[in-house]
Amino acid sequence: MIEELYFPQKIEKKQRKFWDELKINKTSEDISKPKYYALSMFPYPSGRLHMGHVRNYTITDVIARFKKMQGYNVLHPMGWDSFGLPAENAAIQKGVNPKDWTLKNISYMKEQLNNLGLMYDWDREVTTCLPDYYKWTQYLFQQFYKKGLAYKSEAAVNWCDKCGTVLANEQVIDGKCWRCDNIVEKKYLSQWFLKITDYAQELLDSIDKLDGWGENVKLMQKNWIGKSQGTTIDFKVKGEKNLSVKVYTTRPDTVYGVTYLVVAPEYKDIEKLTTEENKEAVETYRKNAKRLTEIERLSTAREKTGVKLGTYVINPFNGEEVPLYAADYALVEYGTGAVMAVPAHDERDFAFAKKYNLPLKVVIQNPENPSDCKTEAFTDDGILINSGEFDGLNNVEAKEKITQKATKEGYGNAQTQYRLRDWLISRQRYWGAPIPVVYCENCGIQLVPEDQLPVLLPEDVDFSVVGRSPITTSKTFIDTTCPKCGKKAKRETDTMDTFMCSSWYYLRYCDPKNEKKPFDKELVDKYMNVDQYVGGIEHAILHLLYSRFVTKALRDMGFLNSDEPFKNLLTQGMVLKDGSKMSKSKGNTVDPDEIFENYGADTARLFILSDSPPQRDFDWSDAGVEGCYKFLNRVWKLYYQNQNKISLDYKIDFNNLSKDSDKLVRLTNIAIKKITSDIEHEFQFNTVISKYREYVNSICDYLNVEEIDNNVLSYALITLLKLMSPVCVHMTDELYQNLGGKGSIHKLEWPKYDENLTQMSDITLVVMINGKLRDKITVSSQANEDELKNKALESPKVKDFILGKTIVKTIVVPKKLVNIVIK
RNA sequence: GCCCUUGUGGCGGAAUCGGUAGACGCGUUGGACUUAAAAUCCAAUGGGGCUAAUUACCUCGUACCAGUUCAAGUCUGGUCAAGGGCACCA
Repeated sequence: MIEELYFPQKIEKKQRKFWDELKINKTSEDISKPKYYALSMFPYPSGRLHMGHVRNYTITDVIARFKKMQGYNVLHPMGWDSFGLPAENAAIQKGVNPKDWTLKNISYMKEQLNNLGLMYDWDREVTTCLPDYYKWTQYLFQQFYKKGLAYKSEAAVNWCDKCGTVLANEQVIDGKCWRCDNIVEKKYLSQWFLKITDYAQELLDSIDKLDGWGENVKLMQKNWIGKSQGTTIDFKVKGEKNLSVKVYTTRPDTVYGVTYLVVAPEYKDIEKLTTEENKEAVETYRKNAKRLTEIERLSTAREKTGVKLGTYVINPFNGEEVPLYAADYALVEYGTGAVMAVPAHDERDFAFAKKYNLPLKVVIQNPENPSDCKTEAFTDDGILINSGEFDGLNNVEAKEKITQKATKEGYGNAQTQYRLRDWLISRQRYWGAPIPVVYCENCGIQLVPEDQLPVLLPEDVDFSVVGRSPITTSKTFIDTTCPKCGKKAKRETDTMDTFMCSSWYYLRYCDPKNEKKPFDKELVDKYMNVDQYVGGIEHAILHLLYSRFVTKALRDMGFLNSDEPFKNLLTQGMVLKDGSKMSKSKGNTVDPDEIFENYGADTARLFILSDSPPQRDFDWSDAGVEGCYKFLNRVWKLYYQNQNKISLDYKIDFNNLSKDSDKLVRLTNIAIKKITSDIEHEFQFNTVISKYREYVNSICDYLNVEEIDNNVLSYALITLLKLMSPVCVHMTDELYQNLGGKGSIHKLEWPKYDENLTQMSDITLVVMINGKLRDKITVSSQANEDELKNKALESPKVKDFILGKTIVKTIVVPKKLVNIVIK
């Protein structure tokens, strides 16, 4: 029996308990079925779910359930990206242990996820902050080290003072810390890096193979890798035998226009290149440059500054002597740290030359519109002049010829440059996976032996220290012995960037309990790649680039066969309220718990998918939630009122149906087709849900016809339940069981449609005259072109219009329209 | 500055191939039911015009300007606006 009132608070709990008993969320090991790996980006356990989580996980859940009904063996796991600074801050502010704080949050959020009715196989849960996981993060770090892909090096690194740690380049947004918006400074420190640059070319090349990724994300990654083709050229220092300055340029075609050279203030040979009388000025300039923050330094609006070094270099192409400058518009970490300056053909050089009254030499010209470059640089393509043997060549050709000459004569080379830098993974924080190395006075850097992993986080730490990592306060952690010589050694106190933990978790889900290795190759090869990955656009570079790198590196170490981790990527839009992003500071958040309590999870799921396509931003409205709740009540009532007419064993004689019944059968097939294809193509859940509503309207219309066929009604209502079951998971199962269904609706097959029935028997024919709509007439869908044309001409309205005119031609689009062109 | 994306009613958004613009919903207005309200149900809802009024009909309309076509929200060229990414990367 179906009860009169829809009461989600009661039925949702009941259904979830039922599913637990049936174990329907467990990943099937049935190898006869094709696999489908559906994955949401796992959350940081900050305390409670927010609506962004709800949207993300509902999208993936509906996909997983849909695929399961289509007969796939679905892997749909969940876990926790649980290392990170907020836990440590909570420890500092509230005096709680980061581990306790994190685990408490996990347990609360896990309950919330369950309340949302998500189909997770919790047997595969991974928690990155627990030793059974971070043991393998450490192990993988060691594999990278052994392979030469992890190294320690002194470098200028990004430092966030507020977080008290260094950051990777990818974590600096507009010169600010990605987490706290604090302005990032440069520091010289010895840190651990992963050699992502070794994979720059492959990471770039295989972007084009990622058909299931949005163009915007692919482009962002391409820009981030930032490949450029150029040439290096050696400029010998005048009067010095063994000293030269090597520049990198993408415009070798302008080399005859060089009037000075610029090196970065941090350039390695700068002291050797400075004459005695300029020493003091150069030193002052370098000190000032160091003081600038990244933001100030990178501001293109800032006036260019520099200082003369006093020495001269010789242009190998024409023997000209040009002066050498230090200027902070040259970057030490890109190219060679030195630039040849061509003020006539580069805007930056032009601005600098104007300021310091440096000469300018035009070497490229547009013959049709020659410019003397007195007011601005000419940066377009053109023909070479004043360039010796290369005069008259177009500059694109000249690039190649000039590079060839430099190579032949031994003072230059073609070179490829990337903007991508190596991934800095050291963090001066406590709550992360300790980097598993020790430093021995005799033996230097030593890996902690594998059988001693994991290197556990110490518990005896003082979180109140300022200016250093809390881990350094441990009395038991730091001092140890060298695994090689047995003498005294010190442990590394830095922990790993949490992005390291999250760059391989999707592999661990394939084999989450393995105690002998991070994962079994066979199992990973069985489930990988992730068929559908769903998450926020904010990870377009960070997490997605790191994961791609880690997958490729592990492939080369023989851990797996995949080239790419994520076959299809859906980047969902933000959840907004009143036009701006939900945030605590704005006070426009909506707590999922409240929605579950007042309306139930099915309403929340329905609403979060209903109004916008998943890729776009979604504006939360209380009225919209209310509307979805009303719709569910309406559906409930439909089943309540007709329960006596519904039978699960309906039989339909398709050849012998009344007109109305035939219509409903056709509308049912149309609904199945439309909903199936909207889910399959781009996951357009908003149109799926509008089709639910339209289809419900059609069924209600049928209930008003004279002769209701209970078999046809049953067919329609059971089909509706199945179509809605991936979204409204609790309600559909409750109704199904109350109608006498055995087991759970979620074990049923996805409904199929008959192509012949996806079209109405009568269609509306649009009649146009000169492209304007003039009449609509109902015709049989079987009518041929001539019949359509004749019907159109018979229309009284059409007759009025064509009276006294000549018909020039008639266009007939079968099953759609007739357009009559008259004069 | 360079690159990308997006511009459709009061709002969210529909509209496989160029073929009825505004599906579906929110909101609003009117009505039914009710002592009243809520809930529910019914109807109307892009602008303008015509009409005493209804049915009907005409006309304009998918950021703007042009073009291709029997036919353009959709294709081409240009302009503008918003959002995003990159940015002294030589």
